[in-house]
Amino acid sequence: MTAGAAKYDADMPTEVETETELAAVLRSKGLRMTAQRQLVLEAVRALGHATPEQIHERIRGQVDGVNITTVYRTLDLLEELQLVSHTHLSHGAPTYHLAGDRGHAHLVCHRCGRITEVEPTLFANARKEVADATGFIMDVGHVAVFGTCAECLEKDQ
Amino acid sequence: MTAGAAKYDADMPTEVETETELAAVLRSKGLRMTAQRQLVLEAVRALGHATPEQIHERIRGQVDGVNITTVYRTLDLLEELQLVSHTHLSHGAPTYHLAGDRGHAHLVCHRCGRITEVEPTLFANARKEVADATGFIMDVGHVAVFGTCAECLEKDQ
DNA sequence: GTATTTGCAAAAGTTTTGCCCGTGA
DNA sequence: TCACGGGCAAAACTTTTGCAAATAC
Repeated sequence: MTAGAAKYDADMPTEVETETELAAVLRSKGLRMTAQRQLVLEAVRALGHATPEQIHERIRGQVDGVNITTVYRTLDLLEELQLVSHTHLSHGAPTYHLAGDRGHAHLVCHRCGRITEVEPTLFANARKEVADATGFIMDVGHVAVFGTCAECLEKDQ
Repeated sequence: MTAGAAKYDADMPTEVETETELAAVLRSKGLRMTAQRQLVLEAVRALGHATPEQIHERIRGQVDGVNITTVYRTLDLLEELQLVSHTHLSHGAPTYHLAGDRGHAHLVCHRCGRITEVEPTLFANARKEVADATGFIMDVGHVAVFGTCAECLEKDQ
């Protein structure tokens, strides 16, 4: 683990960086770096967006004996540290993703359940209009838009 | 309740109309009109958007002995009949609202949890852009946008 | 060494299911 | 009449909590 090698490339939030960041953030709060915390963060990154259940599943395939309780607790912690955040997609199951990952809004098809990711720039206009109208600042990486996807629309006709 | 007085004001989807519609839709499927079904639909309309729990709570204040199980089953049925639909706002709790009620998108503040309703016209642009880009048709009455409300932003600074 | 974390088990909360009786058409 | 619906109780899940043992620092 080559920690401390971050230097000045602040414009490149890579995988290595996230791991280093985890250690740094934890240490700055007097918290401890553990294998479980690394595994959960790594799983969130690898899966893109996933439920606690799915995260647990993935980790179980890697090492043995990480409890689901720990996954829940760790996700809460990572969210508090603003390393991950969660969205409620589809059927009440919360899905977690990297907090820095502002790369997508979620389109959830209520017919087939498929999740499509789109560039948040599509919502730039709406974001501005909403801000002007209400002062509410949309977190575009945390949008769940429901509707019907192209394929289901076709099937429908 | 003066039902049956609907006459010809078809441009006025009022409370009376919904009740009539319920009876009609049920009958057309060979299903039965019951007090419970009326009560649940009425509660959904009255509350705007509410969880099964809240709906049950309201009904309990009106009549006695309507079971929470029945509320769940009836909401499922009403959704199938396309009289109501549900959204997942905030913390995994599904909230139900009238299906015809396309009058609002939901802004959910992840700090204070408050839900602000805004005109869907604010998303007209995004809707078009998303449709053009992906073919996905946004259900604007079923949007949950997460972010930070004006008050919490102020408090933050 | 010691405070933080984890695992385990049990609790708590929410939603679903099975079964039998009540009721609407 | 008699199939549909509702109430009740219990099951099935998901998420949280308490506590003792393990572990990072």
